[in-house]
Amino acid sequence: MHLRVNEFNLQHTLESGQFFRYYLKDGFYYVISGNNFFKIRQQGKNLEFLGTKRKFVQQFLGLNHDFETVKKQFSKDKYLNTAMKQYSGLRIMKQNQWETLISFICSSASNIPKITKNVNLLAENFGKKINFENETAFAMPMIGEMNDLAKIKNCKVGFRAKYLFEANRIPTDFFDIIKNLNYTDAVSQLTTLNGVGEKIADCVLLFGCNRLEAFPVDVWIKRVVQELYFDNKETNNKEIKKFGQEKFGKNAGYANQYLYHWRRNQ
DNA sequence: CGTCAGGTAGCCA
DNA sequence: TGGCTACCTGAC
Repeated sequence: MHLRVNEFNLQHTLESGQFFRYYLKDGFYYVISGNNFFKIRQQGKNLEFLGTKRKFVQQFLGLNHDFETVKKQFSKDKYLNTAMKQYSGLRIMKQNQWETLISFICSSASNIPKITKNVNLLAENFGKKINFENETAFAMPMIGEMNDLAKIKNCKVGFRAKYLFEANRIPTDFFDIIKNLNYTDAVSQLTTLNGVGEKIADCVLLFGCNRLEAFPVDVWIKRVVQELYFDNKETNNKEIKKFGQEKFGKNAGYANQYLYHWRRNQ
C-alpha cells in the first residue's frame, strides 16, 4: 500500500527518540505498535507499507497534522527556522498511550539504547507474540499484564521496576479520562503515578495523546532554551516550560522536538 | 574505580 | 517553593 506525503521524513520521525520499537531490515523499517507489526519505507514523497491499515499509518506518523501552519509559525523564529530545515519532516507521532507511558517511565536517567532494550525485554516477557512475513516480534504488554515485580526486575529496568508494577494497575479507561481533561488537569492526572513527573507526563501527552501543546523539559531542552532565549542565564524547568508554551502555543511540542534535536546533534 | 545519563521521590529548610 | 540526594544499570 502507498501514501503520498508532503513535509514528511520517515527516518527523522521514527529515529527521533519518541518511539523505540522498530528495526531496519532490507531497506524497510519494521515497526511494532499495539497489535500492529508492519514494515514501511519512504521513497521521496511516496510512503510504502505492508501489514497495517492506511488510516493507522496516517495517525501514527502524525501525517494528519497541519504541518504547513507549524512551518509558517516557526519560520519567524530564526533558531527554529534553522532547526526545522535540518530535521525537515520530523513529525510528532501518535503512539499507543499506555506503551508511551511504559516507555517513558523507563526513560528517566537513561538513554535511548537502554530504553530500547528495556521495552523490548518487557515485551518479550509479558507481551503477545506476533508474526509478520517471516519475522517474529512481541507486542508490548497491555494494562494489567505486567503483574509480576520480580519478572519486571529481570527486564533490567532497575529502580523503575516498582513504578512499572504500580502503573500496571491503572484502570483500563485511564486514558479515556485523560483525553477529556484540559492540558493542566491531564498533567496532574498523569503525575499522580509514581515515577511520572512533569517531564514524563509531557512526553506521554505529546507522543501518545496528540497534545501538541505539551513541552517536555529535559536537560537538553533546558540547555538549548537557556542558550538561545535566556542569554545563557540559569533558569528553572518550570520557567523554561512556561516560556516554551507561551512562545510556541498550540504547537509547542513541535518546537520542542526541533530544538531538542538541533542542540543534541550540535 | 568514579562519573554520568531523555528524572523523580522524599526529605529538609 | 527550592535545594539537595539516592536510585538500577550500563557505558565510558
